Amino acid sequence: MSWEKEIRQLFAEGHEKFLRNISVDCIIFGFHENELKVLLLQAKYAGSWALPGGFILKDEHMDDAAKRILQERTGVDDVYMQQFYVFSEPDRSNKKINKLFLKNAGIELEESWLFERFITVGYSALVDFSKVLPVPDNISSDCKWFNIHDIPGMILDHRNILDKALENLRMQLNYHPVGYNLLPEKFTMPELQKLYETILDRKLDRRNFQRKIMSTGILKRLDETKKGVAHKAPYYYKFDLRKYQKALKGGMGFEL
Amino acid sequence: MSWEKEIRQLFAEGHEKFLRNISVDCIIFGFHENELKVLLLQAKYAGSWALPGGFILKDEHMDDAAKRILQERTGVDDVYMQQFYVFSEPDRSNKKINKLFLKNAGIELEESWLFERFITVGYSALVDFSKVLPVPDNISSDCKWFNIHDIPGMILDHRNILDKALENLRMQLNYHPVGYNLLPEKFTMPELQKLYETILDRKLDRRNFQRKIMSTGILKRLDETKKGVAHKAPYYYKFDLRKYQKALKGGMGFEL
DNA sequence: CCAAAAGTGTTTAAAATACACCCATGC
DNA sequence: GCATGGGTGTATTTTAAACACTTTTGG
Repeated sequence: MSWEKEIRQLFAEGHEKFLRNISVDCIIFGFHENELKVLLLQAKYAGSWALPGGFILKDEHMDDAAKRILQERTGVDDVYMQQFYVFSEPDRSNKKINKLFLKNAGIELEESWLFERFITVGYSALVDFSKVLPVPDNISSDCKWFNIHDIPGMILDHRNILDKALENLRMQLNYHPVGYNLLPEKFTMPELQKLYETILDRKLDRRNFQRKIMSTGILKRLDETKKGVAHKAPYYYKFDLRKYQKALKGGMGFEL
Repeated sequence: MSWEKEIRQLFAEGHEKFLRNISVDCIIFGFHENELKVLLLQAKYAGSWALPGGFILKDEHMDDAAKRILQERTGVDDVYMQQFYVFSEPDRSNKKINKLFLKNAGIELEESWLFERFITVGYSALVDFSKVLPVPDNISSDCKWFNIHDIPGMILDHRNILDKALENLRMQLNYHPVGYNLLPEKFTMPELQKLYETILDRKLDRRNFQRKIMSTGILKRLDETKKGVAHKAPYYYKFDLRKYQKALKGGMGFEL
């Protein structure tokens, strides 16, 4: 199907396929070169950026919708993802942006379910940066990572949603283990610490960090050390997946 | 307007007034005679019980919808209320219940937006039991308090929603002060402790509790003591509203 | 004056924090 | 061999938990 036809169908008949007035937006966090990143889409014609989002199929669990969106934008599957807040300002509507979009796309439509107000549920995900191949959706011209400290202008309240996701991530850090989806399979303790420091945006004590993390039991140290590195070679670690999953559910209650 | 006419209008034309596919359910907690209570509605004709819920006006913030519902069911205004989770099972639909309801009400309708699937946002509220006058809505036959340990059969996934609200309340207890909306203006320390014990469902040490609470600074002790009581008379306390509000926002991070 | 509940304080254990020392490696 | 980053251990402080004693009041 041609792009124009797809878009026309989405705008004209999407409400037969999706739930109305409700959407899902994903904050996809990644970690690369010691920096926390977020995956954003550039709205076609408009130029400003947006969170990867989408709609819920009439017979689909909202969690599955979020996972589907993540999968479509990144190719990544089966990661830790959770809703963190619902955004419901009465003026949350893409009417203007979508009308401009249709005009530029050469599509004429007077009415569309997409001109209505939407309530959106924010989902946050942590993904392995190296496994992601960013793919724009069909209303976007680009899809790429942004450093968390260098976020471009965003549509609607998306900046607000992003900030809330980050705040939530920092809170969660005390109760849930983090890293399994953000780091490669093998990693060193300094790398894990950098991740925590990046998310929390402050320095942590190297020795206390190691003790705290190891006391949770979610890590296993390998006999292998990192090669070809200046100074003393750090050990590699990997997550003990059983205990990691257990800690994800039950919480592990530690503070940093 | 007659009841039948109101109902017919809600079912036939409600979608012009409210957002579709999305609803709000309120878990209204109260505290009375040392027991934690929840306010429930009895679905007309069906007999089983339901959380007070409703829909979001097309131009209304979701938080305001929740407050409006609370106000309508209890007469209570201006209390602490917050969303805690979104429930989105694909089979969340009142189709059967609503069809039966219409049939019993003697109203004929083949189609209605209320037969569709709904995603619902759970809101929890803490209210002053003594100020509440429970009022059923127009699809319910009764509205009353239930002890948290004695919950009747509930429709759909409402029991699940209630459980999640309770879990959430217990979690929040460590970060947010509780009691301002649940207790009368003046109260004694043992009363406040009972409230905490009831919510957490376990005993707390009297002395450590007092120290911990007082260290947060959200309470002010009055010179007055409780009169006409056997044994030593306890002091009255009241909340320092400024510090209470501050702690509500900033969190106060204490464990019990 | 005694039982029962409330106020205040101390003692002990655990946990968070700060800090010191040694080890390995590339330059 | 020395600067740098990494591994391991210990002292200190802070906080939580357990426990004891005194005070007040009604019967």
